[in-house]
Amino acid sequence: MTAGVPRPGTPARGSASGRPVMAALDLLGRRWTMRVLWELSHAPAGFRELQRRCERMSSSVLSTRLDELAAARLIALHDDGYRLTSLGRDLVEALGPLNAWSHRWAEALSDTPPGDQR
Amino acid sequence: MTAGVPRPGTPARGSASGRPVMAALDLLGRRWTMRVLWELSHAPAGFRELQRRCERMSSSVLSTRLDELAAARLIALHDDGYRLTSLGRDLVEALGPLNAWSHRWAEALSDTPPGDQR
DNA sequence: CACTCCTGCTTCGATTTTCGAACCACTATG
DNA sequence: CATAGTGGTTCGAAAATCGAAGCAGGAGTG
Repeated sequence: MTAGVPRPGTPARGSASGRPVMAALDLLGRRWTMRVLWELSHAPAGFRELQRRCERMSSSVLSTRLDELAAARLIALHDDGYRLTSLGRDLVEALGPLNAWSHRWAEALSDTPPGDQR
Repeated sequence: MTAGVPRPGTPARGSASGRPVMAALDLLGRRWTMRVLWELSHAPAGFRELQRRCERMSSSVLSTRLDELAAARLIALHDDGYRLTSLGRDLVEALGPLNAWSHRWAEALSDTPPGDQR
């Protein structure tokens, strides 16, 4: 069932427009997708190693995600395992500020404990 | 059911580490989450309007997502509807490069039809 | 007053996605 | 031969999502 891999120009889940950013949000909004990209950005990895790095995520979902990411041309399987393509590296780079943000977020939430509001 | 809202320091789905970026990937990796942030970044919106903007996404999930995003301090309900907090605006800004990337992605995929590689 | 229309949700059964242990096929090493 | 590693697939169970319907409240109209 290789149906419904998001691609720009293809209507995304929840967006009939086919706008590229909607396809991207659809693809990235699936469980484990960003995590897999994140892990591969640190080092290429084979199937089993990737699974171990992602706290032993379900192999069936990993298989599905790898198929989707490969279909989206973000990763490719080489001799030494899965690698980000140049398009994939580009995406991870675009996602880079997210890491910095997450630390600001952590700080903001710890400064003001869960309860009141700005 | 206020269980399992991702927060930095709290073990995320698929990451016991509690590292901020993992909590962020968990939160953002839930269906519709990024889309809701995306829509609210354009203009504040009430519940029903938000639902309409997101191709009539399921109201139950919208309700859940709004709770999660509010718990994460990324949005807050005002008189004129839901609004991004400063933390939320910061996140959307960090996600900004994603939009530019998605267009490069779209171009790359249309240049080279699904089949071969780099 | 009643009636209509909007709002922000909640409820709940149906559908889809994810989970995870088991399993298959293959290669290598002892 | 056994044992261990690889890249996966299979399939029943659990969890997440869907979506139509409903509820409560507020505003406007006649």
